[in-house]
Amino acid sequence: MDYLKLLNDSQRQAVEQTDGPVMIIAGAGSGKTRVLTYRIAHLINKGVDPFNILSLTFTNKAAKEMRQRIEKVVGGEAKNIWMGTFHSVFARILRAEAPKIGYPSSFTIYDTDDSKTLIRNIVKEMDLDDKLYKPGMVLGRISAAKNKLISWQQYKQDPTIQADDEAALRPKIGKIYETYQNRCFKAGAMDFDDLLFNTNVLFRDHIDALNKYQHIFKYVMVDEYQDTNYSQYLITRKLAAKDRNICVVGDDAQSIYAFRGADIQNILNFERDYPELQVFKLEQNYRSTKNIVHAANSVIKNNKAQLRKDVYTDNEEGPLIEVIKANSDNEEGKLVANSIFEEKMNNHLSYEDFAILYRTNAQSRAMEEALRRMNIKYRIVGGLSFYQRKEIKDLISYLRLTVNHNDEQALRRVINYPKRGIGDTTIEKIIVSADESNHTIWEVVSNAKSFLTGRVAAPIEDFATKIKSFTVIAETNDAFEAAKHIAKQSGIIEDLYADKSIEGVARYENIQELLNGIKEYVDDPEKEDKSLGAFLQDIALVTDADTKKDDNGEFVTLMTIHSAKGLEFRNVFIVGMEENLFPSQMMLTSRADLEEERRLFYVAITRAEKKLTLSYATSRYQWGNLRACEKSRFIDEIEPTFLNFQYGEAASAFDKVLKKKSNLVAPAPKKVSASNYIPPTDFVPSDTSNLQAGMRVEHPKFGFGVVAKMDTQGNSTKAIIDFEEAGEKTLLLSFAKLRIHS
DNA sequence: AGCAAGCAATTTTTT
DNA sequence: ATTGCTTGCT
Repeated sequence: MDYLKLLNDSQRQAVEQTDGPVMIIAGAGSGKTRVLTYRIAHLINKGVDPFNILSLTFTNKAAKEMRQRIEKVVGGEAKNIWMGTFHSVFARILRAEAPKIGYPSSFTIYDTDDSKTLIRNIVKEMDLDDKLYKPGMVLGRISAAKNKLISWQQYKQDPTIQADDEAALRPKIGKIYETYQNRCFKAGAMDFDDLLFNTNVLFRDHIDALNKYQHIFKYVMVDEYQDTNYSQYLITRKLAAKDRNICVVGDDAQSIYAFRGADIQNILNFERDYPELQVFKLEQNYRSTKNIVHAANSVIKNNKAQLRKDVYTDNEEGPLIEVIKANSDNEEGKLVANSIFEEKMNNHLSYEDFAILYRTNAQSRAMEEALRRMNIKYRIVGGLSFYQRKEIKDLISYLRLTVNHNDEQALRRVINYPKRGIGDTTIEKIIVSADESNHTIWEVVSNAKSFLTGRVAAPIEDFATKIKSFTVIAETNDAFEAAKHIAKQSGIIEDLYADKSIEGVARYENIQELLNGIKEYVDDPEKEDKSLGAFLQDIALVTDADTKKDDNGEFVTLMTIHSAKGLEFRNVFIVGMEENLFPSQMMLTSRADLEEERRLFYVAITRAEKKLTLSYATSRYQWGNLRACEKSRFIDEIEPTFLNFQYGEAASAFDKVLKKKSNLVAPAPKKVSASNYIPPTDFVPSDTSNLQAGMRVEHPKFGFGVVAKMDTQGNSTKAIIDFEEAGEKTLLLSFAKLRIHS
């Protein structure tokens, strides 16, 4: 196969420049994946051993697809390439090297839920205000620090960080970070960020290990380079230091993960690190129509952050971009579903050609309802994944505990599930004993009689014995046999089987599905290690976006814009084009945030091949009550010549119907609640530091009210407010959004 | 210790 | 609207 003939000039140059540092700036739809795959194939054809190639992608799915495409060119050898996400590749390496840095090889990977629960526990144990130290927020701070390779020791010493935390009235975050890290270490657990952080530690403190992997990875490639963080940047720099054969591919216009620590600076660092760098620009878009490409360009032009390319296309002009206006989120769903149906019929398309993209997962519900009503089949990517369901997490926790007895989060979860009479008080006692006697929690649990008095000790030891017996089984059996045994002997199967409710049956079926999944894993000839430990590591890093569904039939795809990155669809609908939703309210505080939001919009637009539709609603339900909405500024940033506004007759007809309906029903709501109040869209909270009793205020949810009393305790100030409609509420000033009207 | 009812918070995006 | 958490009762 002569793949070089399938490439344009700049693409081919990028493929043929196999040695030395290379940066490929790839505009949206410019054939980036094609270049990457052929470049790797080219390396192999030139005689490079696939075992010496490391290719880092953003998702597991991207890795899988790329491997398949390379296989088509070079054959089975492609299996030997080191390919995967940063997290999965370095988890694999850490698994081999963990003892060097003091972790067991069987270390657990904590997911975000585990991390948050642990933080919640720590905050409680430290007697801190859980309103102030919210797990998500604290984890965010810790995560940001780790991505910059700031250890807890450095965190606590850094005056700037400390000043920031104190200014935010959260001075104890450093201490929480310390405790969190120690607890993870004792539990033999790493969170997502630790996988990268500890890889850096490994390469920093163990030159032999670094040398070994430098030697293995003679060629390093990084996709989506604009979305890497400092921690990732440093790993690649260290690995490539010896041979300097590193190739990164990225597009600054598509950087949408700054909130997670991604740093455009990495691109600049790259130029500095490798002065002999060769840069290739891919600027021709092969994916989209002229209208779509031009519209996207007109949007991104609004960003101050400078662009280095000029994306163009030779494709047809195509239809204009449709803009749909709806009166409510439900109507938006209806109009979109209708439009999909008509478009499919008129152009003889498949539902596979359509995607609905939204900013937040919560928006999927209205779309789903409308599609279901029209009998249009759909598939949701992302959202809560299979592995986040309670029953699945329960069984997984047993599996984790079997492999790693110190896994604190897993132990807490299942020590009393199914019920064995070990209550919260007892669990607290166990933790305290472990702390005081300097033993691990597992040591206390497995010798409960020497630590705890009374009859609580017996069931605890029984539990420990059971887990130990599971470990024996797991050591001599594959993951499937072990999991089957554990599911039965733990009592989970029995417990769920007893529940005959609809949800109970569904839970039971989910457990079966998990077991089937493990069976599939064990039967997969490409998986070398069939142990329970290997399986657990595999699933810890799998996202819902990666799990393949049984794709028998045609489905419309629904997902967030973030998960749509790297994908393309013939027809794309971007819904919820409203101020405070997209751009998100949280992103309006700084220019940098707004620009990231705009890049997100750019990514969304450029997913479309032939036709793009934008929609917005003038009102929308949020937290159970109605809010007024306003058209997104982003719509106005597209040059009007590319747009076709649809709200002529169709929408006004709906208006009439709605008005008529509301007159007929005269819906004076029965319950007088906060829901009558629709906040103005321009609501901006006032500075409340001087708030006093007697002042009149407005709250985005509760409406108007008068401050009855102020209550200051230590650092936190509460206001007791008498709302006209919602009644009396006590609000924490540091959080409440209030507008003062006096 | 275990359960049910009532209440508050939640929603930005993901490995 | 949903979910998990606290509270109070058995």
